Amino acid sequence: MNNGSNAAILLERLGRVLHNDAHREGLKPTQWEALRYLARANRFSRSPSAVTAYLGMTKGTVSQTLAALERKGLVKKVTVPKDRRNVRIELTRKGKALLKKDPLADLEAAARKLTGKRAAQLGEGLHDLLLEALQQRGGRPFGACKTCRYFQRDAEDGKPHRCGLLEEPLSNPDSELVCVEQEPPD
Amino acid sequence: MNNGSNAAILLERLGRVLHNDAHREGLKPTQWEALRYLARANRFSRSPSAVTAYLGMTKGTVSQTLAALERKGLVKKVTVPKDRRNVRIELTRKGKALLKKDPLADLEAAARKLTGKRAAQLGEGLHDLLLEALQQRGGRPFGACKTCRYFQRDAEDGKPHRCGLLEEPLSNPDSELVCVEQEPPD
DNA sequence: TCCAATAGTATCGAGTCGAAACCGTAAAAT
DNA sequence: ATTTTACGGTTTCGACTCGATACTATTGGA
Repeated sequence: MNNGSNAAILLERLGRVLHNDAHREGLKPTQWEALRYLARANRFSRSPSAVTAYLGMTKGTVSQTLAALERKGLVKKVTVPKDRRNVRIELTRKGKALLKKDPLADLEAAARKLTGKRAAQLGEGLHDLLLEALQQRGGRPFGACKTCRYFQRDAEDGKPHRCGLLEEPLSNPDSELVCVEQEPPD
Repeated sequence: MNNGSNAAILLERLGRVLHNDAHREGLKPTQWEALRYLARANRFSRSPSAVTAYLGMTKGTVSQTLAALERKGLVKKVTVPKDRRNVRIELTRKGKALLKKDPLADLEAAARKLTGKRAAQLGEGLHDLLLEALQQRGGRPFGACKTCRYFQRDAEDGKPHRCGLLEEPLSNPDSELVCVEQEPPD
């Protein structure tokens, strides 16, 4: 009965509900997704290419979406001096304020109505399924920085944490956020 | 930890995966959704307005999507003689054949990799969440005809089943399919 | 007969989306 | 020190999405 085709159809419909909800505040679904991601991403991950990897689209499309967000004043692009090919994207005050009206909150409310046990099981199931799906497609998990195999919690106190992959210091806030490069430990 | 905001983000990402997958065979995600629905809907439910209710979009948008499917030869529109305002949509041979390449099958495969227990729990959780979300938004469940409160299993043998709401006979296949009008029993 | 409701279509403008071409910038190969 | 090559982004194109709005048949009443 519950053979996967079931879950797939439910997922498709839930996805449609989400998509339909995401036409509020003058934004499109994709724009909400990008804005949300940007708010959750650490400083290595607020770039067009990271958004591209997260959303799994082509860089051309993402470029347009980010341009739309910038036109609306929700986001600002800054070229990184270190490598002038790189662009870092920062949310403006307006962008942060708008996230308070995120339509995804409606689904969160619905999820909170499930009993604690049901909700926990749903979360675990979704988590496993997403990892499986991402693996099939060669996608990255985008987990929290501090759960990464390259994360080095401050050895000497007073000093910030470090990213062993990028060889960069990590502020406390950054280590709480998600990262393109994140890889779970073995 | 699993407080709903968790599930919402996972759902959003899974929805994106689905969306990205659905660009195969020259179709767009919405076109796949409509085609899939039409293949699962009984004869009362293969109309533009039923698709509109299912997808939760405006009728104008659905009209265009169906026109696109017809242009591609996957679907055919027939005006119903009984009420000439109504249009019934039927899948062509080509449309049915194309469904064998449904990109949603990839996610089904991923779901099948979950352990039986996990999969069952996921299915139940998604089911509950969808019903909750639909209720919030005033959407219809689109359950199987034969599970409807108006479904009358054949009283006299030899005769077909009946729909108590539309006062119409129901073939066996139709009663297995989903219906716009379906309402669960009390 | 006139009128309202119903089912669907047409048109518009902003945006999505992949594909492909294109530009700087930086790193590697010669 | 040049030339490649690779990388990170943007631009353009064409088909399509999508809500909003206006519009067209058809039908079922007053």
